Amino acid sequence: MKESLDLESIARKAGVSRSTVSRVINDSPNVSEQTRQRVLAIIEQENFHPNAAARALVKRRTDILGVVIPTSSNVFLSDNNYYPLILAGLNDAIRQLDYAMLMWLGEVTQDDQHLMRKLSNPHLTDGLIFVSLPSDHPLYAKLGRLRQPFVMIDRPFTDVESTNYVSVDNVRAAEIATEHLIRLGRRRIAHITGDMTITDAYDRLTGYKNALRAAGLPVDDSLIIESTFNRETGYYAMQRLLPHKPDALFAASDTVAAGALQAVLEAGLRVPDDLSIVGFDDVDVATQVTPPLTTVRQPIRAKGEAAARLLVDLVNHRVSAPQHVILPTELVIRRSCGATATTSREVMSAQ
Amino acid sequence: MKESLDLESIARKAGVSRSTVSRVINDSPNVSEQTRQRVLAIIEQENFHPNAAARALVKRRTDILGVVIPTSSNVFLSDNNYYPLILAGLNDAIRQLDYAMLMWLGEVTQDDQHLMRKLSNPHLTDGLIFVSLPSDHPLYAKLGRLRQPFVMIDRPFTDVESTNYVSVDNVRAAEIATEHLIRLGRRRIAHITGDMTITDAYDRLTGYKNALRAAGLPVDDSLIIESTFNRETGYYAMQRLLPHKPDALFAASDTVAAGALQAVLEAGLRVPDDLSIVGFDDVDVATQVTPPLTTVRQPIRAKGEAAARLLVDLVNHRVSAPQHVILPTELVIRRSCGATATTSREVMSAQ
DNA sequence: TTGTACGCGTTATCAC
DNA sequence: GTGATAACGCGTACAA
Repeated sequence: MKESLDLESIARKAGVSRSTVSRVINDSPNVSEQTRQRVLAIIEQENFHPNAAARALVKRRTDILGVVIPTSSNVFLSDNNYYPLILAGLNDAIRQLDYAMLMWLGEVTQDDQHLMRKLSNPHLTDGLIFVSLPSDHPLYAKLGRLRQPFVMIDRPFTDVESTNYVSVDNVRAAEIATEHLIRLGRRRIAHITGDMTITDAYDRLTGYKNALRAAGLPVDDSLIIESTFNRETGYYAMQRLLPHKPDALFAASDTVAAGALQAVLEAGLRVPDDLSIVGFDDVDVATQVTPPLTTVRQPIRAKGEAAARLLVDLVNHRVSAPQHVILPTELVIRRSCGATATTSREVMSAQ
Repeated sequence: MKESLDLESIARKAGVSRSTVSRVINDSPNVSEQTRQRVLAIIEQENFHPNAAARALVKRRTDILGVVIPTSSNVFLSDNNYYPLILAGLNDAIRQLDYAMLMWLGEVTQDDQHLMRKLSNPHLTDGLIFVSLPSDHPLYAKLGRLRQPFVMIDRPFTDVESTNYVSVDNVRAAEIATEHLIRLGRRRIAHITGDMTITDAYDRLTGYKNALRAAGLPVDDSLIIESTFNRETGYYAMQRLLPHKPDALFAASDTVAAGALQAVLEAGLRVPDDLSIVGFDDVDVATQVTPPLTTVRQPIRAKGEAAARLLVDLVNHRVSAPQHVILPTELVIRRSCGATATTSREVMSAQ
């Protein structure tokens, strides 16, 4: 590990001034081609890297975006590839826009003041992206004091209008999923929710109720069970649901649906004959279970990409806050709902 | 977004000098309790954050560790939670050690000089962690010129002795898995490898062959198929294997095993009656398939944690390179191999 | 215990 | 086209 070089030493070796080297590095047009080549050669030969800190100090930019995924490890690590997909989308866009990505994963407790300060340090990142920030999260209260622009993935609980966010129309998507079950003749449609501190879960429940009411069906509380977006809770939720004889299930996510499906099959019932199932997300698990799940596909990766692009636009004042981006969803018909293949696809696009 | 504050302005408001504020921030003991409290109050009130760039410039440290996962999105996103688990381990340790984590995800092509330079910029991160860096990766050649300490997760292909890495003893673990199948009376044991540009795959193949030879069994090339650590290729590999009538399979990962299992069942064979299966990793999918997989459990999350700790020790010169950390593995017996439950567990620990 | 002064490596604003 | 020079905000001797 040789001692690190600086512009000055490169300049000396190239027989020019520090400023010229700086110009070369920053692709300034005001450098003769000959000088440029000479300087570039030395930079390569010496394996020189400009000091990011010094640059950030004067430019007042780090070219780093912070990504906060405050989800408990359980959810992040479950058989659900929702978060990896979000991450991939964020990563692709961030890289393409020539930024770097600083990641803050896992739960942050109120007491962890140290981490909280670090995370919100406006000199470390140019902007922040929050993925599924629950309403009861300690960071939620701090949002107002944040000294840097931020974008949320998923609709926020409060200050909806004034906050930048990227999401899908969960209410409408859930309506469509539920309407689909109703149209198949189902009358006792159950719903297993996701984590209700996340708006996605809240909105899907709303959509489910809307659809029932619109069809003149009763909203039966014994057919609604709260869960937490994972397979295991989906399994147990369904076990509690079965005594109430549902003939269909709309699950808040595919993972939940997969758990529920297992419970149904273990109870000796047939899917879709005795009970139809519709999930949400269209992640891997949807096609890995038998029968494969009819589900609401949402563009997960695109949500990440859109959030990153929006944040960069905000950072560079190309757009002004607040901005709301709503991406389209699509009902994908597979075997778990019992619809014929000819109905193969119902498309919805919101916004 | 108010204009940002600096030490000076805080100092003025507190009626002290800039250095005193700096001392308070850095927990220097040479500050009277009274002054400290007054300064802290103002910092809180003004929502002041020290400028990370200025600090990094003078301390010559960013307190940021870089994590490079050059895996193609396919593998990162598959139903395999190997990478999320590694990530969680890294994240936990890095956070606990009070560093931040800069993530570089996905493939980096040779031509992407810009990204390559950024990634290896020693002023952006204090050290680097490479997760499963394939031998044919463009970064591999650059490792020697790197101006910052780095740790690899998984044994490197070359310069093994001089490189810092964290891994398990894949050779021995694969031997144990294969020996287990031999002990169960299997004689035509097939192997589906992982991506052979990753040493894990290479070493597991070696261990498989070792065990066969030690038992006096032939190494039959028609029973060995190369794959890429995912479900789909496992499925197709098994389809090609079946005509050769194997009576057992040792798969390089649980995901591969899950794909192979599906192919076996679809061919009308029974597992473990007609064919025993042993996987590797012990990730979620191992217990989600039927029958659940006998597999070599490796401490994935702990690998991440160990790598982060090692890197921090290297950065702070608490240990000197090269360092090799080998974590223990364990054969977990489930139903896919046909062993009785009483054999329930064979433990191995390497190093 | 507190304050002063210098340097960290870069970009930007001038001159030439 | 090129070179000098003043910030940028902080840590840290050193002095008081």
